[in-house]
Amino acid sequence: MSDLAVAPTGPARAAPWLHEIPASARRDMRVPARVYADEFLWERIRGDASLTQLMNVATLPGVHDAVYAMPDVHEGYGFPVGGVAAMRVEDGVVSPGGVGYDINCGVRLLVSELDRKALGTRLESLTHDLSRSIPSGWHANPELQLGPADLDRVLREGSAALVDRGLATPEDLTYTEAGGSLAGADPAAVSDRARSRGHDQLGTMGSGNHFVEIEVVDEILDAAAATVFGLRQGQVCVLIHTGSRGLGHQVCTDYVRLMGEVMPRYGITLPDPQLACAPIDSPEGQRYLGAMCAAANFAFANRQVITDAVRDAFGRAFGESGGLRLLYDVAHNIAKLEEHGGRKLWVHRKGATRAFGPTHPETPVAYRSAGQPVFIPGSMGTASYVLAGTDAALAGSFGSTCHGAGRALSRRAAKRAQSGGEVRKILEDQGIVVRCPSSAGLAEESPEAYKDVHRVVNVVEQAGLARRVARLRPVGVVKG
DNA sequence: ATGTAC
Repeated sequence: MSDLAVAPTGPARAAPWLHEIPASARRDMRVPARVYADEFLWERIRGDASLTQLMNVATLPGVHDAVYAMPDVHEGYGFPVGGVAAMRVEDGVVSPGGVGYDINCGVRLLVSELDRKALGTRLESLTHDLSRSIPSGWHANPELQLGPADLDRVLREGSAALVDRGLATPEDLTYTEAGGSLAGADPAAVSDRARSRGHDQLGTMGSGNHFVEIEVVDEILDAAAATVFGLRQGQVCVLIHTGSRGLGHQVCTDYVRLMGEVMPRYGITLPDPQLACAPIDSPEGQRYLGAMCAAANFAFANRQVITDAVRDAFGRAFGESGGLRLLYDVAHNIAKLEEHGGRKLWVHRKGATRAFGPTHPETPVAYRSAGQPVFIPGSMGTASYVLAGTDAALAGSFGSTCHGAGRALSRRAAKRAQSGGEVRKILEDQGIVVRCPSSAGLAEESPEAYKDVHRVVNVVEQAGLARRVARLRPVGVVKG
């Protein structure tokens, strides 16, 4: 797609960080495709498969206004990672590929009352304890095997199902997107195979780019917003990144297959079969949305059970839990029913984070003067960012921002570039404690395999899609 | 991302 010209009119002229492919660029596009990127990132994106994928998304029936790519965009299954598309409820479709295989992959940040100095010599043992007490990789959770009724409740209620078990507090729910509980969940739409893959995976981290990291607040970038979020320099935090594990993966597999089969019945033709979809108001569309919400609830609950394990580990290290408070939990792989410009839309965000501003009713009351918190994990061993959503993001990207640094090298290319042992040494030389049994996993997640998170975050800030609040620095890394 | 192939 390198032969495509950037549109000479519209936002592309007014804003150097926004590039527009007009709908007229291809016969099958219904709306323009807009990409947030600086010149450096745009030069890489404009010839990349992810841009073709974004233009493919712009052909979907009922797609509203425009489709967007964030500066961390890269190729995904059908729909690019870092993509946003809003589908009208009346005539739109829902596409499992537009949510991704890891339904409600997301990030939460726990904030302690401890200072870096209080960590002292306990960092090594605390990191080790986290790696022992949070199952990762292929491991199940031996302490939480859910029977059918218990699993049903988690699928229906998400984190709210955990309050009775003492694994969540009401305050945790307040500071989770959607209260950690999506109302549209339909446990009956989740297949037996998906249930059997998930029943022993609640409270497990998984592998790939999933992690639990001990962080220190390295720099405050917006003092007022940091105060609202309760963040101060030197403070110890824990960043948790995981999703719905095998359960969500199976839901995606099931519905990509089903929609691929029934699409001809609805007269839908696509440029890429990986974008398999069904009308929102069809039985298959409704069933997927019910299963997707159930898998999303499982993911909220998964991060909540891990939160309980982190609090226990801090308790063992410091005698009490260190006051670990949930700052916020936000999804970056999900479709949500939202109102934009008076219209009801199913907003697909895949590798994109909701970033509502101060005036949005879903922004927690305590954060109304700052905006909804957003967490941007950088590559392993580099910085992560706390951002605040803006009201301007509503018009600029259906209230969305980026989700991470974004892959620059494929997993295979990353393994060719560096060995796991080399990556481990680079991290340890920086004083970072690493617990990761998989050497190949370390190589795949090496900083070299990712774009520059600082550059990505600068783009979304310049574009007004989020404001930088604080930068975090990892001191303990736990991976699968 | 993922019992990395029903």
